[in-house]
Amino acid sequence: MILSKTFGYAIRGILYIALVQKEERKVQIEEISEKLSVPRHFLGKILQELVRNGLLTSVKGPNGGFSLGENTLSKSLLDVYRTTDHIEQLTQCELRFNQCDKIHPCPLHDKVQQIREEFIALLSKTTINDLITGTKKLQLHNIATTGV
Amino acid sequence: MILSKTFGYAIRGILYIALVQKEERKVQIEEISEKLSVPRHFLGKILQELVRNGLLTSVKGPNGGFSLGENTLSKSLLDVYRTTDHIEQLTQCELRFNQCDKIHPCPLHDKVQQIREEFIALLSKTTINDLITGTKKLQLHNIATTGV
DNA sequence: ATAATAAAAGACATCAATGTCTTTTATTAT
DNA sequence: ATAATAAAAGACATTGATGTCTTTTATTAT
Repeated sequence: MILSKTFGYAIRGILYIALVQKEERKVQIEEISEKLSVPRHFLGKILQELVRNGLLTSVKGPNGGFSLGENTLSKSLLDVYRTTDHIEQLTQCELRFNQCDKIHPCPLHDKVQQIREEFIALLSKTTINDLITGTKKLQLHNIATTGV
Repeated sequence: MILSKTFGYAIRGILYIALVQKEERKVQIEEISEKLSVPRHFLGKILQELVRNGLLTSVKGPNGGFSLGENTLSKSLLDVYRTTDHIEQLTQCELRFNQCDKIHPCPLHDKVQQIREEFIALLSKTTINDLITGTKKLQLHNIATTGV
């Protein structure tokens, strides 16, 4: 797997909020973590980061919780990746050669680079909304955790 | 990065042995780890595993060390991957959805699957020898570690 | 103002990948 | 046979990702 567990939690958290947020209600971390079987406090920190990065909104206190707006739906998976992972990791030499770039490529560089660019392009052009309105309608039960 | 540090060490270890083994001499772990700046005992364990999996030969005692034959040169990167990593990880759902396969795909499944297959094909069809006899001649100094 | 509620924050725990150190085993040269 | 050498093996350490628990802060309803 290329993407971290943290990233997976972030995406599923966002999707959960988006899916249940038909009415303008806020969703609490307790509910999200239970429904998705994601560790509550760990998820809490991930959502905090998403709030800091403007992907979610949160309100403390009674009737508080997390919510998201239209702008979040148009964010890309790469935007999420930037808050959960280290973006440089997407572009480092797979063989970890000392020097590996276009001028001094490792023997795998060109081939890997092409695949890498496809993957980054996928993350970059796929939005949260794309995940929701994909070919098959996304259901709540689909976004439960796999435990891996 | 998709590939583990362990995998990178394994590849560079194999390449080092292949490159200096013009004459039939055996190469010692001490020399390999120093020249590649790879932790000695950690590399030792990795090479041990490669020996167990038939990718290298080792001899204990004076004048002992590691060596490899023609058969190793024709092994694929996927063969190396199998000794250093968990092969299932190459095919697990990137979003870690509960259920994600051809019948019940996560919203990213098809696109990811395609890229995944390209990557596995690359590992599968690239041999050790391909790395050595690539477009640019592989030099010893190229395979030092990057420290990442 | 006070109490209740929910996120934020911080300290600590666990686990897998990575790394180090010491002891054991096999081989070779004398 | 003995000593020297080098890999193998095993125990332990470190680190980053992941996970848990407790305390703090902000908000709301009363």
